[in-house]
Amino acid sequence: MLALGTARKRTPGFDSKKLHLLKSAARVFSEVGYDKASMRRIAAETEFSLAGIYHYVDSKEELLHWIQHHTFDSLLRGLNSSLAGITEPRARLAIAVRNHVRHFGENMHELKVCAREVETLDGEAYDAVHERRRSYFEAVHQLVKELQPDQGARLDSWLATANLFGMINWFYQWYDAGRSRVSLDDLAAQQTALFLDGYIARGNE
Amino acid sequence: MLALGTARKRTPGFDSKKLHLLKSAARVFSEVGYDKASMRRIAAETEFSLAGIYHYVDSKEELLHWIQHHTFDSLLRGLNSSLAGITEPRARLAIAVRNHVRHFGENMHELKVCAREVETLDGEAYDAVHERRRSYFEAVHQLVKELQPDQGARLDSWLATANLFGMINWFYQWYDAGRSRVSLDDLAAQQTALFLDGYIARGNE
DNA sequence: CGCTCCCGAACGAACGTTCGAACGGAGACT
DNA sequence: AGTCTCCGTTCGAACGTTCGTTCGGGAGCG
Repeated sequence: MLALGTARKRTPGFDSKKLHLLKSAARVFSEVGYDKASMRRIAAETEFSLAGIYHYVDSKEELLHWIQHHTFDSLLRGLNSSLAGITEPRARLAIAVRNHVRHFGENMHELKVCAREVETLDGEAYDAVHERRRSYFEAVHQLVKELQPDQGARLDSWLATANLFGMINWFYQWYDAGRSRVSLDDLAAQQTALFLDGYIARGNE
Repeated sequence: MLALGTARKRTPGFDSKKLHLLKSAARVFSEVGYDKASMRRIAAETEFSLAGIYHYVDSKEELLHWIQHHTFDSLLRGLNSSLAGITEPRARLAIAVRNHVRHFGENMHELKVCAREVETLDGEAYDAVHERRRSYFEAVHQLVKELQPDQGARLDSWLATANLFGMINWFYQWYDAGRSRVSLDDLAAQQTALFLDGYIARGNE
């Protein structure tokens, strides 16, 4: 878990208030976008005043940075712990997809912010998030490579992984939590099947 | 083609100047995002002054609206004309993907803006673009359904189409025109193969 | 003159951030 | 126990900047 506070002394409740602030900020960012989201609006949707926010974070950028940083961290930790003990390559990939999709279900706003605002930060903040994003991508890429360790490359594994991420990241564009016919687990299963065996699957030629 | 002017009399060259303005605006929007892109910066990257822009468009929103409107229009017209005379379902889908990816290659900035700023407009402007986007999606969805007209639904055709769009839309996130190892046509071919037959394809069980 | 085209200068609004003052609980000292 | 003093916490008000847009007028041409 990320440390929220610094070395200074804090009143008990500081961390939970900061968390609430970050959750609210993620919701506002995901609803109207980072640039359109004003600190005044974030303040209005929390119990804080505008100036009060700056007791918990130094800047608006820090809000975004923390959200992205924590989200990729959590995705990667979830992946590693879900994979423990599973060895069959297809099953491992299925678990990775389900981990990602479930994570989306539980942290919809954060994932949306991560997907949409990848290029918003710059400098050190960007580098730090980029490194974590790369780690997560590389972990999934590894699973894809293990699917056909021997066979010559009919399809490029890096390209295939990028396209897999396209599938599982794009759906924040159309998925509406309350209104969907399919459950998130069903969705993950269909995406896994589509990636592994294609829409046609075996049968006709 | 979309009509650029109104009924009023225009100096010859009006349309080409407006087109240049819209192209430049698309580039700026795609580089820094719609909200961060200021009219002053768009002015600086064209031969216009800040106030001069408003001789060609009424507002910043109109710039975005026109870009999106025209892009979806062009995508759909390209698709229909490319499909003419082709009947084999797999070939038809391959053509759709190639049309989309090629279009991206030729109008990178516009496509990026369409993908990233789908929810930026609202009201009538949103509805108009949304309708065109829906038409384009439906056209591709139809091609997907034709792939297995008889067979019961192993995979939901709507979901599969949405995921296909995920693949082919997401790649603006990672594709770098100059630096890529694969050509756009190769990319389209791999994406088609991945969608139709999956990463594993037939061979092992 | 009339009309399209173009622009420097300015306007009001909204933005992220800062400042100084006030509040309130905890520990120290008498 | 009382009271004093820190210091974490809160916030109204303001600052300087940047934004999209407008205005009034000038240049060039028919």
